[in-house]
Amino acid sequence: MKWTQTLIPTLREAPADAEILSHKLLLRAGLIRKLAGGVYTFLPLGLRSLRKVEQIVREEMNRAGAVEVLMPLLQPSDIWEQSGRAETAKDVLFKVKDSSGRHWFLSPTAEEVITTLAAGEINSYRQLPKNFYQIGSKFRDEIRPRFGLMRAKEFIMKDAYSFDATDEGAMASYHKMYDAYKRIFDRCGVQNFPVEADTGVIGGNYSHEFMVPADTGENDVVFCEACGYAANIEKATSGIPKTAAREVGAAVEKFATPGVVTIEALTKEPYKVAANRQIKTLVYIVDSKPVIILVRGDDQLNETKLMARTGAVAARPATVDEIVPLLGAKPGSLGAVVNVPADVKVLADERLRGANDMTTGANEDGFHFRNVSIERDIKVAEWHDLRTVTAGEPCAKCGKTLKIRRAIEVGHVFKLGTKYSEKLNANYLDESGARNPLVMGCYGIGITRTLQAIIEQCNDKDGIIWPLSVAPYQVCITPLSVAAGNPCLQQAEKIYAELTALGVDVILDDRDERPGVKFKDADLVGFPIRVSIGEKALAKGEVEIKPRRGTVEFVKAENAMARLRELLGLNAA
RNA sequence: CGGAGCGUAGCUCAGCCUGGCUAGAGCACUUGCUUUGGGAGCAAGACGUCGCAGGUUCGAAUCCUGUCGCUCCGACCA
Repeated sequence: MKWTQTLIPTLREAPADAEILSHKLLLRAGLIRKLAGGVYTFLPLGLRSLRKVEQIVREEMNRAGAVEVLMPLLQPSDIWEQSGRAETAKDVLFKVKDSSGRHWFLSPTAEEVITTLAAGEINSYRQLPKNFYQIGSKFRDEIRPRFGLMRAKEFIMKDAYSFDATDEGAMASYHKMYDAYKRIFDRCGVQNFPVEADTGVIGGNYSHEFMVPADTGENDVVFCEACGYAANIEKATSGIPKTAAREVGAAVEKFATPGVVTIEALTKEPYKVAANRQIKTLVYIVDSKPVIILVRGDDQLNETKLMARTGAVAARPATVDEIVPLLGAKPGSLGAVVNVPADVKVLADERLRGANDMTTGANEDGFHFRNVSIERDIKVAEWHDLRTVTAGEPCAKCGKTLKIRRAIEVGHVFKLGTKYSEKLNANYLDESGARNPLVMGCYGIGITRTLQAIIEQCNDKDGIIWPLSVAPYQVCITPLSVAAGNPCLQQAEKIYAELTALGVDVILDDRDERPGVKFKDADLVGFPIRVSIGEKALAKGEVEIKPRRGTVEFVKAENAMARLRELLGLNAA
C-alpha cells in the first residue's frame, strides 16, 4: 500500500474527549473516528489490525474444533421473552419496531438464537459435541460508554456456544475454549491471565474471565503470586480468619451513643469498640424486597456476591426513607437484634459466624447494643460469603499474601448448563432414547476491546508499538525523497515489491513530506519495522532498518531482504 | 439514572467573570518562494449560523431559562 493512496489522518494533538492513553492513540494514529458517543468508524489502519485480531481468533477457534456461522443482528423479541432475558437484560437491549409493529432486539449476544437453532437441528447424541461461533457486531445500550472502544454501544465480538450431551462433555468443551483463549491472547502479543469470575446476567455456574493487566482497566483482580490463584474481586475469596470468639459475655446491653453514626466514630473515645468487634447492618432492596445484610465492621459488602448468592436480578442500597419505617431508626443506628419485621430476611457474612462480644446498632437513633452474640441474639436466615477481599489477606489456597491489580476483561468463558436449552426446548435423544436438554457453554471475546487493550499495553512516548501479529502493516518503508527518478524512491520501490511478493504487509510512505514528519508518523502509528532510505547511506550502498522497539541498523542494500526476513520471523519458511 | 465538568474554525484552545466596533491564536488546509534525517521558515489565502431554542438588553460568544450533545466519577458488561 502507498501511504498517499490510503487514509491515515494522524493528529498532533489528541481530541479533548479522549481520556486514556489507548483511546488517544487510536485517534491520533488515525485508526478510528467517533461518530457519536460509544459509536466509532474504523479507518483503514484500524480495520486492518481489527481484521488481524479476528483472524487469529478464527484460526484458534477452528483449531479448537468450533465451526463458524453467522447469526442475524436483528432478533425477534419472542425468543428473549422465552428465555426470560427480555426482562433481566432489558437495560442493555436496543429495541426496534418494524412497520407492522413487531418488536425486535439488536443482538447484544446470541444465546437465544443459537439455542433456537440447536433445538431445530440437533436431535441426537451422535451429533454432539458441537461448538458454533461467529464474529460480528453486537449492540448494547451501555448506560455509560467509556474510553473509546473499551465500552461501546456497538462493538465487534466473537461469541461461541458449545452443546454437549453431558456435564463432563460440557467441561471438556469449556476447557478447549479456555486453552484456545490463552493461545489467542498470547498470539495477539498481550500479557494476559485467566481469573475466576462471577457469571452475571448470562447465568450459569462456572466461569473465567481473561484479563489484560492495565491500570486503566475496569476490573479489580485478586491474585496470589505463590500459587497462581486469581479471581475477579466480584468473586474472590480469601483465607482470612473468622471473627475470634471470646468468652460468651453477659446478656445484650443497650447503651447510649448520641451522634454516633459511623463505624469509625464508635472506635473512638469513650466507646473504644474496635471495628472488628462491630456488626455493620445494611439494608438493600433485592428484587424490590428489603433485605438486611450483616458484615463485620471492618468489611465491605460485595454487591455482586449479594446478587449471586440471592439469585437476584437487581439490588441497590435502600434509601433513608425506606429504612426508617422498616427498622425505626436511621442508618448509623441499625441492627438486627430487635425490631426486625418478620418478612425481612437477615443475611450474614460467614466471617461473623460464631462471633460474640459484638456491638451493633439498636434500631433506635443514638443507641447501640453490646455483648451481642450473633447466633444467640440475631435470627440469621442465611449465611453467605458476602464480603469484599482486600489486598494483604492470606490466600485461601496457600496462605501467602493476596494482591490486587487493575485489568481489562477481554474474554469470558461460561459453563451455562441447561438454562437456555430447557427454556427454549433444545433437547437431544441419548443412547437409551431418553430426551435430555443440551448442556451448553458460551464464550465471548471483545475483539474491538482486545484491540484497544493491545494498544493500552504496547506503547511508548512516541506512540503505539504494534506486535508483529496484529500490526496494520508490518513494515513501513520511508524514502527520504520521493522525487520522480530519485534513487531513494527506486530503492524503496524495489524493497516494497520484494516484501509484497513475500506476502508481507508493507506500506510505502510516498508522501512528499520532510523526514521528521514521516518518522514521527511512523512511530505514532507504530509499525514494527521501519526501513528508511536516505541519499547519504544509499551512496554507500546502505539502507537503514529500525525496529520500532530497537536501534538503527545500517545494512547493505543487497542484504536488506535477508535481515528483514529474519526480523519478520520468515526464515524458517 | 445520581454527582461533576465541557460545548467558540478540521484539531488544541483563548475571549465569557466585568455585555460594546469586523470573534482570535497555534496546528492542519490552499498558493508561491526558500528549506530537506526527527512534527521547517516567510508571504498570501480559505475556513465560524460562538451546540440549539427562548428570554433580558439599545446591544449577547459573554447574563438568565430550557434543551440537545460530549467527557469524567458511580451502578452495568465483551
